[in-house]
Amino acid sequence: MTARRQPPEAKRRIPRQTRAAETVAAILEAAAQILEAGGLAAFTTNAVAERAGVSIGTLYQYFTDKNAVLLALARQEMEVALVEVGRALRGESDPSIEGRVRAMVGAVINAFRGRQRARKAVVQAILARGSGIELMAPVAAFIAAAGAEVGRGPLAVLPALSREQVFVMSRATLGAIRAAVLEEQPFLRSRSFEDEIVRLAVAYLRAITVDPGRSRTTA
Amino acid sequence: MTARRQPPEAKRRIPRQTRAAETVAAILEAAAQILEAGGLAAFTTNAVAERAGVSIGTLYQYFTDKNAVLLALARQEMEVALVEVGRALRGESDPSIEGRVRAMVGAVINAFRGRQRARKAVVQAILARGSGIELMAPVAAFIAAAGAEVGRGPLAVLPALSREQVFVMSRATLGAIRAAVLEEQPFLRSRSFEDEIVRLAVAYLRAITVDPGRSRTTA
Amino acid sequence: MTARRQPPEAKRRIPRQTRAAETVAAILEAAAQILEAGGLAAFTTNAVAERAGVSIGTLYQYFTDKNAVLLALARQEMEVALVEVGRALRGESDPSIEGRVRAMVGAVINAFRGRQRARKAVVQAILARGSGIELMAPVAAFIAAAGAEVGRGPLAVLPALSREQVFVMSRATLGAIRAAVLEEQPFLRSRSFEDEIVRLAVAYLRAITVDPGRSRTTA
Amino acid sequence: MTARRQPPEAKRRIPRQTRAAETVAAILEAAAQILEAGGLAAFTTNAVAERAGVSIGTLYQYFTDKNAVLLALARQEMEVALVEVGRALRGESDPSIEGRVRAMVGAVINAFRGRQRARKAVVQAILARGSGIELMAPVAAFIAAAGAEVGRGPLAVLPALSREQVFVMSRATLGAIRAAVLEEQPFLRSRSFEDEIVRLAVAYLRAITVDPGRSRTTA
DNA sequence: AATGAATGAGCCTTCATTCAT
DNA sequence: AATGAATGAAGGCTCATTCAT
Repeated sequence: MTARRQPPEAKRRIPRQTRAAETVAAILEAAAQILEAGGLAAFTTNAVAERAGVSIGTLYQYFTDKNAVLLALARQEMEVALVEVGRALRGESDPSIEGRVRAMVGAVINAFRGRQRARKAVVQAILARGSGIELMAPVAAFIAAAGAEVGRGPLAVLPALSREQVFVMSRATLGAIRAAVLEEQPFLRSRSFEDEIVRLAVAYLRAITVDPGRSRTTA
Repeated sequence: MTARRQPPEAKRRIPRQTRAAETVAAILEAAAQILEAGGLAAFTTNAVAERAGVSIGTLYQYFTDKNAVLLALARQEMEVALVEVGRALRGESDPSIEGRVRAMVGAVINAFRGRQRARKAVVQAILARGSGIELMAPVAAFIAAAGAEVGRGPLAVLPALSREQVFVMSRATLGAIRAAVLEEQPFLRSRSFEDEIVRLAVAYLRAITVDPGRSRTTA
Repeated sequence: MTARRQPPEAKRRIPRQTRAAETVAAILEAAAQILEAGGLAAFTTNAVAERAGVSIGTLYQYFTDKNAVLLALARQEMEVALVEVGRALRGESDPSIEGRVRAMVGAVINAFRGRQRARKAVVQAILARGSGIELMAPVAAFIAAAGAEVGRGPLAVLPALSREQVFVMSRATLGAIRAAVLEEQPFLRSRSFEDEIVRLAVAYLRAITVDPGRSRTTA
Repeated sequence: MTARRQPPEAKRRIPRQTRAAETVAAILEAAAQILEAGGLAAFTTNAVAERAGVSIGTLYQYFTDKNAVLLALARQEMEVALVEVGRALRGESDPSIEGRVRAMVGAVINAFRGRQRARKAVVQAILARGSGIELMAPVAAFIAAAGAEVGRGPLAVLPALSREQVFVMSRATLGAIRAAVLEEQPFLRSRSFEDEIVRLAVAYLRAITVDPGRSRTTA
């Protein structure tokens, strides 16, 4: 693996950014593949670099350390998912409350599409690293923003949610899905599972609507 | 050299004597302390043995490997928690549905009492190891058994829960609590947080009662 | 933790560059020196790496494990010896039967020239590992091939040897030499010892010539 | 592997009582079994003690160290073999030279009867430990004594053997047999293999008888 | 005499990371 | 920018041996 020949003048026009972006993409793709194939145990920087077809040195040119790769991968996948969730919240397909909730749940369940092993591994890693908080931050912000937005739209019937309520609502839902992923439950992608998740969310929202009071009793 | 032993069937010593029992206890206590103080990163067999005041060899006399220590610790704590949960389910303090749910939630929130860091570390470790399933098994069994029992008692109004419903119910609740632990949310032990968890659980149970919708169970 | 890698198929780096080749050579040289100086007991990967002036990590970059170093050393020395033995068999110096046998014996006795301790250690290690068979394979193949060749040349007076005869012939000779090495007999390099080995081999060959007695070969 | 105790208090407990003798026997038997079943790798003092049904402490009451157990086992088996060889040499069954040689070879081949794996392991261990010399001493002595005896009996036709000749004669023969054991050759117990060993020994003896001269040229 | 819990030196191996080329 | 050989701290684990009971 000698340094890439740089045809004297040829590739000059291609912005460095592009090549760099490709390299990063290759590394993340390799990371996902390795995670999918061998789980966290097989996820070593050397392995990722090799699979990506770059040298270990190059990998470190773009990522400060091993964990950064993981985080970047998680972020990338999350972004995709968040776009979907946003669309769902805005009721672009089914504007009813249940319709939106269902679309949202579906978006989350199908995140990391086709790579349950990798998803599991990333989840584990994020949790194990204790970086869950960092990663959750954008999600929380998103939810908050979305919540505000929702409050103005057709879902305005909902009272503003307290900090604890937003937390419970989101974490309970995600927690159930995450558990299904980690435990590799066969019904993960089944309709009945989705139904129950939706039922949970809707029931909780309704309960809050009926009696929002308690939520103000923040300790 | 040192060819690997052939059958890994070799069991570890089972403490029969007083001294041995004390040693095991010391090791688990040391493990909890180290986890509490330095998290998973500080959790090395050498560190645990040293803190426990025994030699590394002794540790391996009682635990097959590093992970076994973690599992033992998790199991020990879980047993305590399960006893509490059982008591709650049986409605020993407040027999109303909400009373039971609340007692149960409280038991879980207060598990590993006084050692949130250790608890977090154990949770992370169990998840990272993918042994979550194994450890969840007894919990699941417990919940199932409890569910059956509940169905015969004063809570008989509840229809039998489908596999997905039991799963969603337990994982959503535990998921929210777990997230609060991992994210070190300040409101973890607050009344308002407990209120919301309870609200979630009760709302879900009521929704199921209204429409069991089990037709899709085996979807 | 650190779960074991899944497939142990991972090969070690194959030295392609000059520096790498030098490193490997340095490691093998260090291995021989350590073996020569302290025997098998002193032969630890750490010691070898240190003596070779490389880090332990580098050693593992080229050898899967400790034993691989030993095997590589054995192979390297054997190759040299086999070349000599081949030359002897072809009667390049003295074409008479006795001349060839004598040259062959001499080649074996002088293998690992100047490093009897290292030779002893390698022999012990190979035996202890039970890898003797593997290493013997090429030797056996060599002997077989040589035997065939001999049968066509001026030694054609010899009848084809049975499996047992080839075995007894080679192992008895090597066994006596090996014993002298292991027991550190003072007469190992003496003329009289060589004489006796030759006498043994020639006497046996003559006896076979007189009475091939192969009827029992497949007994 | 501590330094050997000196005469004064002797080594370890010398079994004077029946129970002690039984214990020692049990330990040696356990050692043989473990060796037979799992080879050298499984041969740990703890394993031997457990199999023998005694505590590790008791084992050390009778043997200075691990190696002592191995040596004792080897000695025990050798004694049995030597008795047989002695009988053979005295021509108790077939007084002809070939008859005696054959009986002797048979005795060696059948040593450690029924436990080829254990035998192999012991051989490997003895070799690896470099204790071969110690163990060979009694054999050498035996051979010398036997040689002298033979010289006076009906085998008196044989000239006195030189040091090298005795060595080559014994080691070549034993070497071939040992190789067959270590390589687990299927023909180990076959008649044709025995035939060839005998042929080798007899041919060598005859050659010496014809021209003993060279043997005096000891370097 | 026996027991067996305890010891701990030291081994092998991994892998994230660096840096000279 | 890329390369990849080299690094070495760190860690898991074994097992011969001791000694208080």
